[in-house]
Parts: sequence; structure tokens; C-alpha cells
Amino acid sequence: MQDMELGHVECADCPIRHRAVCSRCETDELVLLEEIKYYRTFEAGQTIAWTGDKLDFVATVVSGIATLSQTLEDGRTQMVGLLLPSDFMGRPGREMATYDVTATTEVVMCCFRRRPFEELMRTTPHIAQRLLEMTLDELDAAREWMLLLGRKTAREKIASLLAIIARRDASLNLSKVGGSLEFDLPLTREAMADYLGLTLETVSRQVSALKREGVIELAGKRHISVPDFDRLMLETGDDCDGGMPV
Amino acid sequence: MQDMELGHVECADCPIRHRAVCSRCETDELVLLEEIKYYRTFEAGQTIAWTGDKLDFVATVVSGIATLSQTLEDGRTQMVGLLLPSDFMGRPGREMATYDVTATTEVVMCCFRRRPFEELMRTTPHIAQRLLEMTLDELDAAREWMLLLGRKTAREKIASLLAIIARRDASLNLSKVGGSLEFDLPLTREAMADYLGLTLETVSRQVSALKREGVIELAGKRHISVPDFDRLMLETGDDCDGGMPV
DNA sequence: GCGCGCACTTGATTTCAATCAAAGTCCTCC
DNA sequence: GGAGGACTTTGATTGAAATCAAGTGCGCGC
Repeated sequence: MQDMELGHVECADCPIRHRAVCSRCETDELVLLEEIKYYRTFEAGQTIAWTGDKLDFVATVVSGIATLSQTLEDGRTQMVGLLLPSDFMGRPGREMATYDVTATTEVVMCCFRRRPFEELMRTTPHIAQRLLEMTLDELDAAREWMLLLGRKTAREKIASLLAIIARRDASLNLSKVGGSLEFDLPLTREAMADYLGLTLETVSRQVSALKREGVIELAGKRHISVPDFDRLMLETGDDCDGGMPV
Repeated sequence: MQDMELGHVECADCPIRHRAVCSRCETDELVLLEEIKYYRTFEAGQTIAWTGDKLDFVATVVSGIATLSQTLEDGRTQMVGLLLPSDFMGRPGREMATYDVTATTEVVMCCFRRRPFEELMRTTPHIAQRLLEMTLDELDAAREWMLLLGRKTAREKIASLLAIIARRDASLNLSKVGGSLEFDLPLTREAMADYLGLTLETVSRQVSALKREGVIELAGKRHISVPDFDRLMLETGDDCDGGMPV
């Protein structure tokens, strides 16, 4: 039960910590959460919720990757969020899903029934504050993505996505080897395109270009290694003050 | 003191209601808020905060329009949010501004000193819940904007922006005349471009095109009237189920 | 009134990414 | 092992918006 300062709580059975829950009042909450929680598994490609569906639970991603996306009338789609392990899904106080939620890999979720969870929120003030913090983080991420979608070139978009996944992966898996980072892309070229506001052909071309120029190395289609993270960051167009991950 | 169900609270002096505050416990809060509030006026074009600045207040926009924007190293900028009257600005629990905040018109803000406001949040649980709701709304708006930035054409972007401003303006000012809506654009062509991820020339061209085709009418550069809102909505690419404003 | 500056418009050209089209690679299931 | 299909790459061409470059119109101060 370490890392309590971070506001995480380790669940009895889940391998990940639930960020939605406040550390200051953890004991009572854990007891309550244990009572209302259950697990669900979604297979790769399965739709977890369509926009407008009634969702009777909120959940934390335990493993796997899910995406949030929106679609225009004529079928153009834009991914608006990515759910990685430890991310929270669902809106206390909102019954309807606001986006299409899809499992891109097999996804295991630790679900909490909506009503009791909302009750818990009402009686445990810190939970709302914790959710507020998390939502503010999501909002920051969404706005950073707006900058990417509105102003970055295709190459910068790809580099940014790779940098984000690399950083996230490094902090979760500690897979850093020497100065290089390795990870498996959890997304198809099409999903990357939907996330970046590009076509899959453009994604493929830019990935090839980054490979050709030695910014990244590819083993197979999906396994990527980044020999020099700073070099990759240079391609993102961002301020590079963020520094190395981990 | 009507509209209490909406979670608004009417402030003694402000012409607008503060959405940040919960209606259920309004009396105590109002007393406290009165004690820690003060007004600030920013002139058109003035920067309210730069990214990274320490902000010792949170605030509600009373009048005028402010923008939130982010910038890449080489100066490309993307607006990531628009603050209209009654919108809330600032992050409880976060000292630093995450974006550049700029007044595009003269802006009057009703400010609350940070420390007492955060204290109020701690002692009044409903405030965190109210802020959570508002932040979720902002997140939805940001994600809708991601769809616009990533997948819409220039024409659709312009139509979407005009529809949003028209709808918002109609609900605030009840300026609907017959079947048509009229409003003044609060943004320059350049600001519109920054919001939509376009250049100002493209904005100008597309506005001209919509005018030429009778979708909108222009009086001067900034005064717009929309003879048929549904016609405008057709140009946005969205589902048109949202219907007429007001 | 006149000139100045700013916001905006319009035109010509270029460019980056989309689109259209055809292979190539890898994996699974017979 | 080989056929089929999903995913990916690459090439040729098109097209939408950016860029470069003049202009216009309007308000304001002198």
C-alpha cells in the first residue's frame, strides 16, 4: 500500500491501482468498492459502448487498450481519447455514453455499479475532488491534442504519438534498455490515423520516413524502438523541456 | 434567486450567475464568496495570464470574451478554449496557468482569491461536484472540437463556429428576430483561424463563400445574420438533431 | 480632409496530405 | 504447406488549404 501520496489505491485483486479513489480515506472506500465491483472482459475489436448508450457502470481499465471516438454523419471518425491501464472510464452523474468506446486489444475492466458509486461520491467528498483532478488532466490532454490536430504536420503528429506511447510505456513497464526505448504499438495504422486526423496511407508513409532516417527502428510492423528519445522529441514540434521519460 | 435547479447562484452585484457554485447550499457560500471576491477589468488584447504564470485567483467571466491558447516552439498557435460570460476560469489546486489567456474584447472578471476558494471547496463538498460537472462539459466541448480540427473541411469548420456562436448568443441575448439570428462576431479573422486550425486567408475565403451562397449575410465585417439556421447546420457536417437554438 | 494603420479580401502559386490504385507481408486456418 | 484475408507499404495523381503577394475599405488621429 505504497504511493499513498499519489492518491492511488491498490485494489485487493486488481494488478493496477485505482486512481479514482482518494488515498486519505482509503479504508472505508476500499470496503465499499469491494462490495460494488465486478470484472468484465471485452475482446479485441468489441464495442464497449455506443454514443447514447445507457451505461450502468463506471470502470478502471485493468489491462488492454480502449479508444474513445466520435463520428460525423458521413462516417469520418476522430478518436478523442485513449484509455490505457489505470485510466478511468465513465461519468458519474451521466447515464449516457458521450462517445463510442471500443476495445482495440482484449480489455479487462474493473467495473463499479453506477448507483452505489455515485452514492459513495456523495458521502465521500474526496472522491469528487479526485475525479475533478483526473478530469482536469484529461482536459489538458485533450487540449494538447487540439494543438496537435490543428497545427502540427503529419510527421510531427506521428512523432508526438510515438513519444507519448513511448513515455507512457516506459513509466509503466520500465522497459528502458540503455538509452533506447522499446515498445509495441497497440494501434493499427488506421487507428493511429483516426487519432491523428490523418489517413492510414499518410501514417504509413511518415512512419517509413522516420525509420528511413533512423529516428526509430522497426521490428515487424508494430514493434518500435527509439534509439534516441531526444531526437524523436525534436520531431514533435513541442518544447522539449519535458525531458526524458522516467 | 430563480433557476436554483440549474446549480447557478446569483451574485449580489454580478449581472451573471456563477455556475461554479452549488445551489443546494447557496446561502453559506454566498456569504463566503462575497468576502473573498473582487473585480478585475482587462482591456481588449491584454494578456490575462501566460502559460506557467502563477495565478492567485479563480474567476467567472462577467462580460467580454477571453481565449485560451497554446503555442508551438516556432510560433504556430492553436486556440483551445473560449471563455464567454458565465464561464469559469482557473484550476482549484493548480497554481500555474496551463494556457495563455487573452482578453479579445474588454473583459470583466469576478475573481475569488485562490486560498479561501480552495478552503471553501474543502468545506463545501458540493462545490467540487459542481466543478466536476463543469469540467466534464468543458471536456466534451474540447473533444467535439477535436473532431472539428481533425476531420472537418474549412467550410465545415467555419459553419460550425458560426453555429456555435449563434446558438450561444441566442440563448444569452434572445436576439432572435423572426426565423433569423443576428450577432456580432467577437473574434477577428485571425482569432477564428487560430481556433479552427486554419489561416486567416482561408477563413476569409470561406466566410465570403458562405455569404455568396446566401447561407449567411454580412453587414460590415463582423455583423452576421443567419437567415436559416438549419441551412447553416447542414454545412457543419454534424448530425443536425441538435435542432434550433433557444 | 488626409494619411496612416489595421483588419480584411482577393488572386496566383505552391505544397502537403488525400485519394486512387496496386502490390507486398504476415498470420491463421485448413 | 498453401490459400485467404487483414494489415501494411508504395506509387501516381489530385485536390484543399497554405503561402506569397497585392490590393481594398474603414476608422482614427492629426
